[in-house]
Amino acid sequence: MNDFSDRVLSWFDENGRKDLPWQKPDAYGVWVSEIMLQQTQVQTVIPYYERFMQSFPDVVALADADLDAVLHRWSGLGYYARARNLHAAAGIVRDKHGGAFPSSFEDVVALPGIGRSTAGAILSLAFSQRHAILDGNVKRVLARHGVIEGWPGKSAVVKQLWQAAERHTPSKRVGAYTQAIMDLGATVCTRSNPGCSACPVNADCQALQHDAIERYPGRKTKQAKPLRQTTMVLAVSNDAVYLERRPAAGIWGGLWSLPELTDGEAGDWCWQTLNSRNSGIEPWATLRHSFSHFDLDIQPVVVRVAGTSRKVADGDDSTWYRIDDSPPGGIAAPVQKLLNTLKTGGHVQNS
DNA sequence: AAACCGGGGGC
DNA sequence: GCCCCAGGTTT
Repeated sequence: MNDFSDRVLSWFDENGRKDLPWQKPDAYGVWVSEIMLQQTQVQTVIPYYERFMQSFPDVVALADADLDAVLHRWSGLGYYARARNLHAAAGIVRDKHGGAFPSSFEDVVALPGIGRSTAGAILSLAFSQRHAILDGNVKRVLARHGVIEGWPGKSAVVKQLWQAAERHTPSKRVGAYTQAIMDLGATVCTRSNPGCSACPVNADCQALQHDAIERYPGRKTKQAKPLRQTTMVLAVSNDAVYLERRPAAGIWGGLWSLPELTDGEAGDWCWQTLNSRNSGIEPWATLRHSFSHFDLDIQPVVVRVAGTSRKVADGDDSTWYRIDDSPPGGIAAPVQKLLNTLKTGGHVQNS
């Protein structure tokens, strides 16, 4: 029986893609592509990658660019935190590594946005150093082949997967192997309807032998989502609503939102925050918003602000937003919904 | 609608 | 070191 990596490499020589734009011994290009591929499929990434590399042909060009220009080039790929990390890391490479992408594992994994797997991918692909990788595709291949039980989010499970990854990683042709094992997971050992008959390691795939492919990798045991509650104030003065910018970190980071009331009541809030009396308080029906980890019940309360208190707001972090104007920035979906309701005047009142 | 995704960060 | 988070896409 051939070694695992030999079979994967032979399969790759026959079936793998070897002419992708980032498949060159250029660490910078490999890095950019790996970050893009963390979140997006190959076909989508290619045009973004080409444009990105034209705008920022090397790591110093990226470091010297304005973050806005980088985000603009990233626009459409989503997960903008990764573009911010890419830009920050480029600055570190320029300032701390003399503009040359580092080639030691410790230096690479220390860069923002690069963890163990991405560092392994870059170093094996660009520098032919023997490092294992463990992205979602590889996790699936290894969990099935070795019947590694449990959900890969659990540290005990991911530890076993890393051990298998290290064990299978060859010393020769390690860059080709990295590409090969990712391709295998992406095109053959797929989440649903895997092509086991075409798989180079089907002969000793434990899950296949037990006819239990669909059991691996293990799923997260889903638990009831917690329910949280908040009150959002729609402070209305003439045709404007008071908005606040949320802190950069956390939910809806940096987006504009309505002020939230954790305790106390809306009339006091109006007096304390806006130095204004109110001429009416009107609760609306609760609005439920679902996140991946919890549900949020929003209790909207409209507060009619008596007189004008415009001088209180209108800074970087708060503003009176005239509801017919274009918004001051990004607005979280449920907040937008409430603003639309306010604009059209229709709503269901609470009893 | 639910599963999935690598790294960051809080504890 | 463990667990959860954000903010998306794929199924």
